[in-house]
Amino acid sequence: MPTMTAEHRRTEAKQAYDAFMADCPSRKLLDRISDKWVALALASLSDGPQRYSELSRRLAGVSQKMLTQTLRSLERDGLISREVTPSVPVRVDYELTELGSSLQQTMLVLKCWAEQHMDQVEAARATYDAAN
Amino acid sequence: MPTMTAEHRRTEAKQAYDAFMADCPSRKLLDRISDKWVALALASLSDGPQRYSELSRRLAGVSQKMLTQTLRSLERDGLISREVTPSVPVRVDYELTELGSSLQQTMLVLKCWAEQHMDQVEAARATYDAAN
DNA sequence: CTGTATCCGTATAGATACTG
DNA sequence: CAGTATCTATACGGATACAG
Repeated sequence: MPTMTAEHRRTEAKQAYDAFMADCPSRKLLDRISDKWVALALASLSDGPQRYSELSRRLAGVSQKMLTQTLRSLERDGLISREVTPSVPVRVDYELTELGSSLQQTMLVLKCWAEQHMDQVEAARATYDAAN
Repeated sequence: MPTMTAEHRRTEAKQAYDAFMADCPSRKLLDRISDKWVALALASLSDGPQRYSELSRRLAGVSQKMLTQTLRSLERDGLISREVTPSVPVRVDYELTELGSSLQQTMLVLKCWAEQHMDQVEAARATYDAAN
């Protein structure tokens, strides 16, 4: 006899977390991943493993502080892996984990949405600003 | 003869905007939509038109200021429409536009990702924190 | 090269009070 | 009901300097 019925499993899988709730952990997670630098870092890493300096170049305008902070956060959450090669000078490579890959796909869509709908948004803004 | 060749159209559609660039408008747009309250507001409105008070209840913990600010921003960007019914008391309904609908789908995936992978992320954090 | 540490101005978010 | 206005705290992000 199973320790958990099919109904139990369904219930757990269906509503274990709800980001609409203020104190649900997934609310904080949503806040974390809803981030410009997270979106761009994951988008960049979707092209394969990259070094710190490569990321720094591709994410134009990112400060060392924000890049490191973002990468640490992603590493801690298990979305990317960090591999240090103790050469001189040291070399560090970042790579998407399987978990990170699953998020990256959505984030890439988000980045592309912004790029593809920029015109429509700007038109909407012009209309709104003209009326108000 | 068309004023624009197929190749021209492809090129324009492909790289008119690039969020990796620091001063590209789409970078700012990405920053705007990468927001907890935007994700939750769009997710809520995916169930159909809703009043201000309904949104306020569903997005548990949101302050009046943040809710109004978020809704204004979404309205200005053409993602939602705002309809005022001048009754007493006044009634205001918000609804996704077609443009908003296209973004909502992605944002809903983001919210669901957070809810569905919370366990894996927490496990990763525990592992990371234990090692560091 | 890949960070860490610190300072500092600004933007942001929350709380509160008030209004049509 | 659906906001606006104001105040305040603090978190965020950028710049700079330094280190392994």
